[in-house]
Amino acid sequence: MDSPEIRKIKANTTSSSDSPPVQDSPVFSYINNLSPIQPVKASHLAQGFPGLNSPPLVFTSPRINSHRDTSFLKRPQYQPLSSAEKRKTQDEAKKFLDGPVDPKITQLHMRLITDSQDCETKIRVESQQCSSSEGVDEYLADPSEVDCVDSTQSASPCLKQSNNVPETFTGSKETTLYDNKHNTGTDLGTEAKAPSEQAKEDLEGKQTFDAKPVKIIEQSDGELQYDECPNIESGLSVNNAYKREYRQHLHDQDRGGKHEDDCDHTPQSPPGRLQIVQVYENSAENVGAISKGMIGNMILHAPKARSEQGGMHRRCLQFEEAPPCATGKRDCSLSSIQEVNYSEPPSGTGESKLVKLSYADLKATSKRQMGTPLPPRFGGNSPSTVPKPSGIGLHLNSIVNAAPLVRGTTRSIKLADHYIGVQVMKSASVMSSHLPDNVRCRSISLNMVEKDSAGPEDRDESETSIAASSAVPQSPHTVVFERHVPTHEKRGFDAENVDDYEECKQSSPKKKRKKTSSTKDSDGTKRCNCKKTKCLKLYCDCFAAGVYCAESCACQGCFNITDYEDTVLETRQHIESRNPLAFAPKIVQHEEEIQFTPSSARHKRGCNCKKSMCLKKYCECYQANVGCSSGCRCDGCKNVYGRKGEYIPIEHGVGKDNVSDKAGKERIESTFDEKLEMVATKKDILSTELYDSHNLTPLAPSFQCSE
DNA sequence: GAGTTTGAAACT
DNA sequence: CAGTTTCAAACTC
Repeated sequence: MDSPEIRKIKANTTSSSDSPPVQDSPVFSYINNLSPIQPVKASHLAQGFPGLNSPPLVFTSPRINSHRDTSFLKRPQYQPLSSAEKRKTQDEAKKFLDGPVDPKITQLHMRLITDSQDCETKIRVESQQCSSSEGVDEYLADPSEVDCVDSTQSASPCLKQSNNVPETFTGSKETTLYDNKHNTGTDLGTEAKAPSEQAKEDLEGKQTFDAKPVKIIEQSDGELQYDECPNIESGLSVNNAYKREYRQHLHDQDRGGKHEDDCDHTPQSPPGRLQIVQVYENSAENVGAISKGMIGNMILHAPKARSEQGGMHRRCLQFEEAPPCATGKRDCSLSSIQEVNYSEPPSGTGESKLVKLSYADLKATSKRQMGTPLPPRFGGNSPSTVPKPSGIGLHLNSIVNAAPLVRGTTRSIKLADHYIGVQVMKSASVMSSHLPDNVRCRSISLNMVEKDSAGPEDRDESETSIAASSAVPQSPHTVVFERHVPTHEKRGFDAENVDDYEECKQSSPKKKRKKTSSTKDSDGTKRCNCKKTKCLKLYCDCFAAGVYCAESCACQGCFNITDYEDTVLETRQHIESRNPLAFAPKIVQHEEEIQFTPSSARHKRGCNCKKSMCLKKYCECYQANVGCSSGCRCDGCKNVYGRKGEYIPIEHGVGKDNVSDKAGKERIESTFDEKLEMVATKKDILSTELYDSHNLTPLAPSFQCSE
């Protein structure tokens, strides 16, 4: 009664790691005899894909072959180096934190972040695979490419850990959300008993909040098992090395014109997002190959393989993501994770799922997708400040219209994932090829949500992430570090540029863009030149402005980068603990005089100039183009924007007729300056507004209304 | 580009 | 809170 495939699957699910290889099993031999299909190798993963309609392609996928290809596994050039060094540098950063920060915790946290991106990466890979013109079936048939949770082929370090407990995985089937929901008689769902949704919620809730990564395993009897990934640190330590190695591998192969078989299928699988980078380059055609027919295939053949991925999918999304920037100066901003709760379409079970997304990521993504520079501000207390997601759930339901999915898309969620992934990549293909891979990947998450709700029928390439991010509620009390430099200006994250973390760290300022006399980029964003503070003190303009250092910064030993997001945030908190207004906007504007804008703006703390007479940029007031105020302690103030204690609103200042005396002339001059400044400032404001409207980002904190 | 000046930030 | 030191930007040559 069972088809050979089913039997094969069953054989797989009942085998244990202690058992002889599946290939040696009687069942497998039997299957081999029956089927003309030559399995490349009896990967349990392939077995995890029981689709009766699976084309032979499934079994002959070169991907599977490549999976076995360990030619690029030599990791000589990368070695333990990166993680060790990173740890070291992180320790260094800790020295800058005299606050009550537990270095261990931080370090672990960072590693967790690093790990999470691997997992998330995998998710993206699966999306990418869907878009591949190779066909969905192949992809589906080779879950190893995406299955972070696989017990024997795990690419994720934490999952590798799980190999230490093979019993846990043996004979078990890892569950996914959609797995149970979309079980049909044609897939493995008939074999897997759907556990109670509540049980899943419980377990996954644990995943969500536990520090340790966990995996949910559905035993063959339908029972859920919760398993922690032990010793995640060790696994993570080497992971970055793998990443870079793999990136190099991709790069090398890329140059050789090979794409299809690049995907990592090895146990030391490098991050899939690297693969996605690669695919992006061809995404246009890949996407073009996607048709509803293919989607249909996905429906038909997305059984267990997908379900196994799904568990990881979810798990990975629950991690904070902090993709390691090969350059050290990461291109993406991420402060933390937004927990996203999106509901299944009406056609589904109604179960609500939790996915964690980084709002900053989303925002960054949207900005990139807009093809406009990312504003460097994280906003201080700006009203437009993006909130630092602190575990507050972001209900995408409130963002997206819950358009019903068409009946028949029974696997809507997962299918949508695929489809969305494709769409996103298509969008991404239009974007700059220099977009960091992690950003592209993140956009999948976002688009996934929105497009999910949009339904498969009317999905388009709209940049939904923009709407989503713009819809995120913002808190004026939270601050978030954002990326500093426009994506296109930063070093790309393509495979060509991925393996230069060390280089970046070690590069001298000379290697960076030649420093000019100005501390601003051509686009007006600040850049620093810190040498001793590692950009973790207010001496650093970038840090003080609440932005990550840019690629164009000439700082040395910079920690003000997304790689050290935690360090940055901790340092920031420490500074704020001493001075809550340390990151508050320095320039405030009196509300009642806002119509006269520039002239009414003042430096909040005032300056303390002694020699410059507030006529040079040493003076913070002057530098901010605002006049000095009574709060200033300057000596001999001659601030052209307004001297201390003599601020007079423009319209009250002078008239044509009262310029008879010297004071009046001086005032006129002063007012003229102010008017000039006002014009200039209005222009700046306008440009800022435009900038923000394009990028949906916070305004610069340097010019805000006071409370 | 090197050296100096300056004032904010950090420290004591 | 005041004095001192450190720091990086601004400035000068």
